[in-house]
Amino acid sequence: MRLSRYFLPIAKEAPREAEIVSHRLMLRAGMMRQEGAGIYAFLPIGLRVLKKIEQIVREEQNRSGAIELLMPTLQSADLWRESGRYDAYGKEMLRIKDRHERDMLYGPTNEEMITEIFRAYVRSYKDLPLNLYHIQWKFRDEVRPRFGLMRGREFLMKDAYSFDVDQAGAQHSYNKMFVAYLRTFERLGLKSIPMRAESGPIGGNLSHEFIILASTGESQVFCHRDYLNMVVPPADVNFDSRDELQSIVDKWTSQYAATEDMHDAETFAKISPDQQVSARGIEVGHIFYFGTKYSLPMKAVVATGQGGEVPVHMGSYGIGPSRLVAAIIEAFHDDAGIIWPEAVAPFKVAVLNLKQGDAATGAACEELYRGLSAKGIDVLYDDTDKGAGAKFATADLIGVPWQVMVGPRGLAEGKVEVKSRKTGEKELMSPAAAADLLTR
RNA sequence: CGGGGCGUAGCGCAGUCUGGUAGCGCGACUGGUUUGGGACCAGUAGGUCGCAGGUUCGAAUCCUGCCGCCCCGACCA
Repeated sequence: MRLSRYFLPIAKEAPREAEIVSHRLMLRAGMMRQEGAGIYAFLPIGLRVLKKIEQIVREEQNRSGAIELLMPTLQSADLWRESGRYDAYGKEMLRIKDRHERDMLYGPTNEEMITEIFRAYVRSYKDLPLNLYHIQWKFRDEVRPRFGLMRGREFLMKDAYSFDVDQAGAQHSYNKMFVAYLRTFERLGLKSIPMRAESGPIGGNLSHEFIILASTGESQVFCHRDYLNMVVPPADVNFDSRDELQSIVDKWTSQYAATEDMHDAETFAKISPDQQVSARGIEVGHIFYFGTKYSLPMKAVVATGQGGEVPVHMGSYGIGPSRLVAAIIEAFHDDAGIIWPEAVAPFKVAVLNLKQGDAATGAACEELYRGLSAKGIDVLYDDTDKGAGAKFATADLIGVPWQVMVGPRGLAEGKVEVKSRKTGEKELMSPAAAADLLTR
């Protein structure tokens, strides 16, 4: 992408209303724009990051055996009356009437609808286990939206729903998501820690929150230091093996880990002090097993094979990709701006033309830009007529992992300078070597 | 919903107390000089001062009502 022809409205100063660092940086880097309290438009580079996160989430869901579909944002109130949640959900649910005065709502979650879809087609235990998910916008009319994307009212959520014939099966489904989540956050460059959680209004009795540590996190968390060094399951983990998954989950739940809501100071105190971690954390995922809470009232039943039918055991599993955009920034930034993990960076490489208008410099930039682009690398070519300093500042602000600085001074010796945003290290090398390095 | 704060140019702010021609910086635009860490000079454009009503010869400024946004708390991916 040529910056001169792109849409990247960066700013030196952030709007006053933005206080936390991710919110400020997202606004300054031209990733998004506020359109109302807790409601944001994604601008081009914000959307790029969101899509990359979404894709990693999708790949790991698929790997675990979950199947993607897409449900609508608008739902009928009748479904929610069946489960009893239409009245129970309260003011957080945005209620709408259509032109025929029918009660509708903008979905805050999709247990009812997925259960309705499930029961319409699935009749037999032979079709289980089944895990269906979608990645769709949700609306929760929070009393107090805040912190930009961290707690918006409209947000993107990956929500998966598992269906099993019995509790043992449901536990396995739960474990699949548990492992998929560990892998997902790892791929996003984050170290996540599963913590026992209350199951809240969704209901149920087995639940974990996945927390990442960040000094600006919303809640206080406590855990054993071991979690910082645990190795995440590899891509070839056998999701069909109950024993294998159970042992992974057992390992990841063996040590103390709790958010302040569930914190037990006495138990925590028994951990040797040098192994105690007390930090701030951000919730980036939440998984629940809730049994027959919805299948019972909504009559989602399957034949057992022994001549009867039973309500299915369900679980639901959420990740907020839009929140993750902010959470990743909270975890990775410095005074100059964002430091994206490569997996989610809007561009992998920025080519900076340090002397716009100089024929040789321009030609060298063009060659690099075209060469890298042809190899499928996301390149942002800063061909604007701003000064070199402004180009550095822009590249740093938007957090591109690699900056290639091309100017007459280096070219005189046949070299360009490659800088890592993460380490700040710079290295002089030939354009060909740079292209090589960045294509790896 | 309780408590606090803020709405003046795209962004950051001053001006409001004490009513009298709406300003500054950044950004944008034009021309020129520049170009290795947010360049310089000269010039230009850009405003229903959140909205409505009131007081007044005169309101960004005083009064009343409303709207929007942010922060702290209870709730949450």
